[in-house]
Amino acid sequence: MKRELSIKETIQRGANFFMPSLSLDCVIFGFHENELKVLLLKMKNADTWALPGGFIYKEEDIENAAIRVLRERTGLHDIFLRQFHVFGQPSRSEKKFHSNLLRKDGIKVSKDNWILQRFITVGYYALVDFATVTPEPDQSSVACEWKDIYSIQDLFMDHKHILDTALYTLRMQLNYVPIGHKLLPQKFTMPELQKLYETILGKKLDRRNFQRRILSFGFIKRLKETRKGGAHKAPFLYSFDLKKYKKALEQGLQGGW
Amino acid sequence: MKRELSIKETIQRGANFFMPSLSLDCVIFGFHENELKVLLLKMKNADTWALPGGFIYKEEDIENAAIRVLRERTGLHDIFLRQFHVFGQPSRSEKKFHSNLLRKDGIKVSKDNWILQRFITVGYYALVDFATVTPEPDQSSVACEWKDIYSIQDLFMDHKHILDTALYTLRMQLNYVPIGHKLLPQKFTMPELQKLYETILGKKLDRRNFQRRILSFGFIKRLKETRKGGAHKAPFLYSFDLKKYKKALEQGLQGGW
DNA sequence: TTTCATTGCGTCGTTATGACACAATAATAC
DNA sequence: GTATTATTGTGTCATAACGACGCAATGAAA
Repeated sequence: MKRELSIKETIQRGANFFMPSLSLDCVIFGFHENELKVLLLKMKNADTWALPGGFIYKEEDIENAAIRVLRERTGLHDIFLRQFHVFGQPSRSEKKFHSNLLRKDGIKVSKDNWILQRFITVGYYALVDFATVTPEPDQSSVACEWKDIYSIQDLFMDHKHILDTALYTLRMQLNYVPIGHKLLPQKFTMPELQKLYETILGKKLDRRNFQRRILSFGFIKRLKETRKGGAHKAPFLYSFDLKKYKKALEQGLQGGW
Repeated sequence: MKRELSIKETIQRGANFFMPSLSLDCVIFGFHENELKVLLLKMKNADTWALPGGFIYKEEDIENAAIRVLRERTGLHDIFLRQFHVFGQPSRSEKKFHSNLLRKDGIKVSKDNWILQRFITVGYYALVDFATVTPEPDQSSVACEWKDIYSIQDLFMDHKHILDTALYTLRMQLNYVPIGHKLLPQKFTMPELQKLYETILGKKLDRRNFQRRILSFGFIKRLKETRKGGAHKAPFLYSFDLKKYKKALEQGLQGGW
């Protein structure tokens, strides 16, 4: 396992060990307090937030590079992730952007430095259990925080577009991807699961019909415990029957939402 | 518009105007005689077939590069295409492959030539009207032909894997993508449309229930003509109401298949 | 002990779905 | 020119799924 490189090292010698013109960005989804959240980095010397990203070593599988970035930002080793799109418009790489940021950081970059090339970026989205994540900024950022999906206005470069595309993809793949198991803790309540679906879909669902339908799939089992402490009636806890869940997702859950 | 380059030019000077380490491959779907087909190239000096592909100019949008490749292979200018995956395993670029092929073609390549780098390839799938396509081989191939999806065993490098991924993606996006309008001629019969769905899904559907459901969406209108010439009762012709079709696809067609 | 929002469990009418029957039709065989 | 045959157009029927809603049970707070 390689240690994280300093910015200076990356700028000066990156061309030697990174793939040229290629980067990746991660949209890391989490679910907390009934909100769908994304892990963002606050950039040094700029009033902008950005998606966690990185470069790919010359002999590294892109997927592994994504796993590496995910590990560095969240501390997690076993993460569900899916590549969802490549962003390849020439206009997305504005040289001014980077050289200005780096100058503010006291780093001089020559005009032909590899970091100022045109970059293609591969987008990955990840589904993680909010509670187990320890957000960790990288070398070029001063903070790493969860942000509510619906509160995000602008991001660095084309990252807002990347985020929107990730969300669109997630919606389209809803019936093929283990959102419930990956975004919720082991034990969860029915209202929590429903809220998760509602925030991803961006619309309200009927409480009773949702429960009937989700249970009819047969991969969710009710436990004998309830979640006490809420302000009202204690809801039952549920958990996934992972074998059945996986099998159902392979075919795709039947029906729309 | 740039003319197609010769192989020699590409090898010798490609590094000057192409993005390094980046290529694209196209899975071009067509529908003919009740079979879902893909456009393949038979490679020079090798008993293999490959997907049409190409490189990306340094200032070119990847999407445009895909459009360019599609135009060169099919003669079509207005094509529906979707980027579906990036293939980035280091093992997919085997140097032997290319240098052997090129040697057989009488072209010598030095060990550090850019064409022997590791390559990442962006996969696009396209939906085209079979009847309007004029298959055209490229510089490195001797033939360009339609092949039945279900008859394809092996392909060049990892192209079979790319093809399988495209097909999987198409299935998953079935309710969001205008397969009918793009793969069929303007006027088509109900059995033709049904066969299209059946071959993509890889399973049989009930004739009468299919018709009821597809018509209930409301974006297919029956014409007053029938398709004569078949061995039996002449079926009605239908065509799409494109406005309604587009609108329905934006939401995703409701229900599964 | 009462209040109140939430949860668990149901009902009811409508719509969608899967399985199937039967008549109409166009080319072909006789 | 008539019969044959495979295919298409239309409809039925029982069942399952779906959307909208009612109401009692619960647990914390008033």
